[in-house]
Amino acid sequence: MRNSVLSRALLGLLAGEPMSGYGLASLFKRTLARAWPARHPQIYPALAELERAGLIRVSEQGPRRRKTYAVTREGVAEAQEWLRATSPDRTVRNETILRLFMLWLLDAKEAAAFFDDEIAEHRRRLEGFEQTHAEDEAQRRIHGRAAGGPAFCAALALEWALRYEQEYVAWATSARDRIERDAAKWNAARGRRLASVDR
Amino acid sequence: MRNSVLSRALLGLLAGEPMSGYGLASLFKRTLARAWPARHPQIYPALAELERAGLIRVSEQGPRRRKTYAVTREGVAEAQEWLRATSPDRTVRNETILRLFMLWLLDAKEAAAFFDDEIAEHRRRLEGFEQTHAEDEAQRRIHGRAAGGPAFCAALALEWALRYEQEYVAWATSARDRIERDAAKWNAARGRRLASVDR
DNA sequence: AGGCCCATGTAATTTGTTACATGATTCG
DNA sequence: CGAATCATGTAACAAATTACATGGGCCT
Repeated sequence: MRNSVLSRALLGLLAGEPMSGYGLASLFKRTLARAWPARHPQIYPALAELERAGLIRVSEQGPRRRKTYAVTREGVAEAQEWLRATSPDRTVRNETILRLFMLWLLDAKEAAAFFDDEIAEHRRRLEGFEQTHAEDEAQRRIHGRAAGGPAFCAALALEWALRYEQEYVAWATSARDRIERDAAKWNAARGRRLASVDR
Repeated sequence: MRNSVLSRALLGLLAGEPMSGYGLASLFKRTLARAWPARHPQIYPALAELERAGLIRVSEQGPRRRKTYAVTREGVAEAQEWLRATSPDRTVRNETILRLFMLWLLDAKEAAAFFDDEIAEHRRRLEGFEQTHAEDEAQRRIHGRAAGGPAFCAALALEWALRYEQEYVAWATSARDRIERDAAKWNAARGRRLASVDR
């Protein structure tokens, strides 16, 4: 199966609820983008392949050529087997941390501004997650929710997002404050290192 | 410039210390892999291009055809301008969280085992970072370290890694415990959802 | 002498993104 | 009737991984 991760993710999502390619693309855009970005030019060919393999089928045709897909029994088995038999690839790609390794190239003021941007952006994300969490809690109080099923798993992911953003903001704030406090030392160390360039 | 992120990262790392392509590849493998994985088939062509563009130069030739590269003044300026003028792409790709969204496909016992694996792996990482941190602290007590320069930035990244892994282990442990405690509910919700497949 | 790591490169393939292309339906 | 959004697809390009390929130098 070409592109194992994306294909299995599509199976898993369709197992939770039958959807069209467009619906899946919106789901990736709205909630999954923070875990696994995927856009329609990847999704549509992958769905076509899953259908050929008999792991999903068109369960309904709607207006505007919409095709709603549902997993088959084989599709569920495939997704489960993938979860059981393989470990996640735990590689992360974090451009901000990569940039941090070269942040000493900027002066203390610019470095503090870098962290200011990070703090602002991650506070914004945190607020968004807090709001979603509050809405979820309200829903839960009305309808209840079992400790299982797709919604419960989504709630666990949201908890992680909250913790992550809180911790990130705390770390970035602490780093920013130290850079500002020791600005003179920061600039001196920078000067020493830059002096040895191109000689 | 083809592949802006990797090329700028190479400039930044070479600004910190002149190195060979092999040295850069080892650095990515040892310490940068957790922020930005990159391997030699990407690194060597990128270095060749940076040299053609005059942003780095061969500062030394060693045994086994080793070429040590150093940044030029233009290379430093380019890296600084990139840091100043562009914002990091904050997209993350986390296969574990993606899998979490479909974890309800497994029964409570298997789901708890999934978290057990995560906890074990991230505890291992945490221990590694704690050891590096202890070594850094010992070095700092002997030699001191200014609040700036490449080593200080690496220490900030290490702090983030420590916080991240601590928070991750705490979250995963809490999630695992709740799944185990409410195993019956988990399995019931799973059964309900799976029952509607392929009809 | 043989094994291991140093050291550099290219080719083939896979994965992901951006741009191009088209048309239907709904809502104001 | 015009704009927005729904809906699906392909083409071209960029980025990243895996496999292939080669040889030098060090250590025992």
